[in-house]
Amino acid sequence: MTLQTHNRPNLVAVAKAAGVSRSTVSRVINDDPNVNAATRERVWSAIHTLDYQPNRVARGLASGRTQVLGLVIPQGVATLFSDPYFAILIQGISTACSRLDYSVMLWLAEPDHERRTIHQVLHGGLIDGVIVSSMLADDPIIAALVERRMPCVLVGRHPDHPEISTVDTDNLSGARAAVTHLLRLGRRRVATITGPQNMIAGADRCAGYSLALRDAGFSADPALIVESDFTEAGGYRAMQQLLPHHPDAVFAASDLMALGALRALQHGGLRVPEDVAVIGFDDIAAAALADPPLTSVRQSIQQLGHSAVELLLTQLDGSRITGPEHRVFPPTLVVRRSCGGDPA
Amino acid sequence: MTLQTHNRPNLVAVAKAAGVSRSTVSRVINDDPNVNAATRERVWSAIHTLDYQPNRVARGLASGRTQVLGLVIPQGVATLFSDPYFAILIQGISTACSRLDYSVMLWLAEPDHERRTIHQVLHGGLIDGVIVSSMLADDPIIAALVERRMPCVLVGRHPDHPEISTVDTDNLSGARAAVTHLLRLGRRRVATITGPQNMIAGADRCAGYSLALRDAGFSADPALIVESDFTEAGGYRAMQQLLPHHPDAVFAASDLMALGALRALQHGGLRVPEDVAVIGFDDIAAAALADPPLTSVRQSIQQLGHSAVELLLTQLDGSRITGPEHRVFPPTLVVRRSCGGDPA
DNA sequence: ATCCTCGCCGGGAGCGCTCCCACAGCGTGC
DNA sequence: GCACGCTGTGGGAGCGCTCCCGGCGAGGAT
Repeated sequence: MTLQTHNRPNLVAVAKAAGVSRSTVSRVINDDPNVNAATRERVWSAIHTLDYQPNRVARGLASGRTQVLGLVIPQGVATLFSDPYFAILIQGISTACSRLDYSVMLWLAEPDHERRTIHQVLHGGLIDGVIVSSMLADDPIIAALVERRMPCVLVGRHPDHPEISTVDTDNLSGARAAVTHLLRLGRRRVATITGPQNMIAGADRCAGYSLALRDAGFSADPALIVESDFTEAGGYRAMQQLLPHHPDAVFAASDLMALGALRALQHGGLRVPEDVAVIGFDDIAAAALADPPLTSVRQSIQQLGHSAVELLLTQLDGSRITGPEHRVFPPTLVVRRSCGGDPA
Repeated sequence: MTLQTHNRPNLVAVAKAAGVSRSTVSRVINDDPNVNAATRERVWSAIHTLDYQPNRVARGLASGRTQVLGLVIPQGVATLFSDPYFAILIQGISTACSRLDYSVMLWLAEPDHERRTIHQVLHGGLIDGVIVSSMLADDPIIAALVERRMPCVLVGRHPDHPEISTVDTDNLSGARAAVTHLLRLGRRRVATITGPQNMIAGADRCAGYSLALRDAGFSADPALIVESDFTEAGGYRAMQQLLPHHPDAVFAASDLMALGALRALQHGGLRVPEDVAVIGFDDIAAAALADPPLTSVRQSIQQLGHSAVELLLTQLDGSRITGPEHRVFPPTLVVRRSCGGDPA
């Protein structure tokens, strides 16, 4: 029946060994102050000699919380898995969780399974809350979560749902700073390779590009804006599309796309940064290693993950009812050779 | 108390609605054949109108299995997260699980938390079994799992533990094929950049290199073997170390290292493949996009993940007691420009 | 008619905890 | 003296399921 447990000790066993009731053992485990110091000592030693480990499933059933968080990465986004973004995010969330004695359950929501998945996530009672890393503007999963009152936090802001807590990088400012930097260096035909415009981050970074141009008194040339898909191959294609319009600088909304653009420029016989300056976004490890090293807008994905966990847990705390919180982290421009100028 | 559930219906509610006992509802949910077709129908309709979803925690407590698998990626390896390997593995395992109605719980075992983590994994009762993606030869977690009789499957073979089921790529053959290919093309000073030799895969790929040389009647020159760490930067450094010894070919034990080697070669003013041929391992997406496109040994990481889940579930099945199984998948050499010759 | 089987169903017990209430014992204040 | 608190402890009830046992009626074998 029970598959793995070969008669693991339970609360009662510990209680018997320590000569107390199971309530007292439970109190000790849960750090209830109302336990005599000597008793507490006895219980702990019984716990250790028996190598007792509380059963988290039973605890979950009795208390209504499982100390497990869900991490949902919706379909479509999961296909972008070549992007280190998700790996780092998962890492950040996972380490934050284990530090706080929570576990993380992963759902890569597939197209066909998505509906069933949502149901399980919501009603299975397996998880206390959920972190959703969707950047799709119209993602149905978010509405479903709200409706079911499942505590959740979004990674990446979402304009339609101000009532949900979010953590996000200030994509707009980051993009704006990058483009402004290019303009200051004297570039006049600054192009951009955007992410999908149905992703919030994609749209925000594009908006930052436009704002920077407006700030400097330029108007955007539609021919210099190409939408792509956050992948290297997509960046390559987009750059090829841009070449006939002779940009002297390109801001790519992700490093992967910037690397693709570099490749296209090299194939086209153009020098970076002499002929075309390039700036990416994310500052992934590969950016510094590119040839030439890629200037990029750095965001701390780890920090995003940590914050998301933190926000979710305060929400679960329940002792204080807090409204939604929206944490926005400013990215920083990391200047390297690819944008020209003088990388002091 | 219960945080999220706003009076979700339970078994009893469904039973009442359908005019049967909770046992019957349970039987219906668990596809027990001993239920009258008409009754079954009534129960299902009650389930749907009430939007009932079985509580997986309660089910787990009562039945002793939670339908949750653990995925453990030990520390040290987690720092290699820039390698797409783990992202793809996670994806493969996750999709296989959700197809089979299992969930996956992620543990990135950190150094300091590792001991506690092991305990939780083993005794928490939260998971039915665990997939361990450790390639460290001396990983203590494996011994711990065996000792506790936790059902588990390793991704990557482990010489010391034949009693545990494993899935693995035939690293030795893959490496051997790559190096043999280089030798057939007339290269005579074939170097290798190995992975850490305390990782099984690293050692196996190195052994494959040596075997290929021996097959062809050459003896390995120690100066042409440099140990590295599976990263791009590591590959770069290793290649710089190799340059003074004038290799005319390099087999790198991972694509990331091969890309690093490419970069070092370019910086050193050497042409690929004219001066030095290069072959990598894994065939990650970036391999095909490299300049020149990288010949690589392709392994299907997705397939590894799927198989791991499959093996673990048959182990959990319990209806038939099966011995350990070791599935080895042959990799294939994907020939591109970086190794020279004629990529037909 | 009796026995046994078999499909179908209900209810008790229990999984291992948490939570609440009860209660003993002691001290404090009037 | 009694009322009241406060600390420390025990036990009942219950979380929402699964599993097992037992029972009921229908049908075939004897």
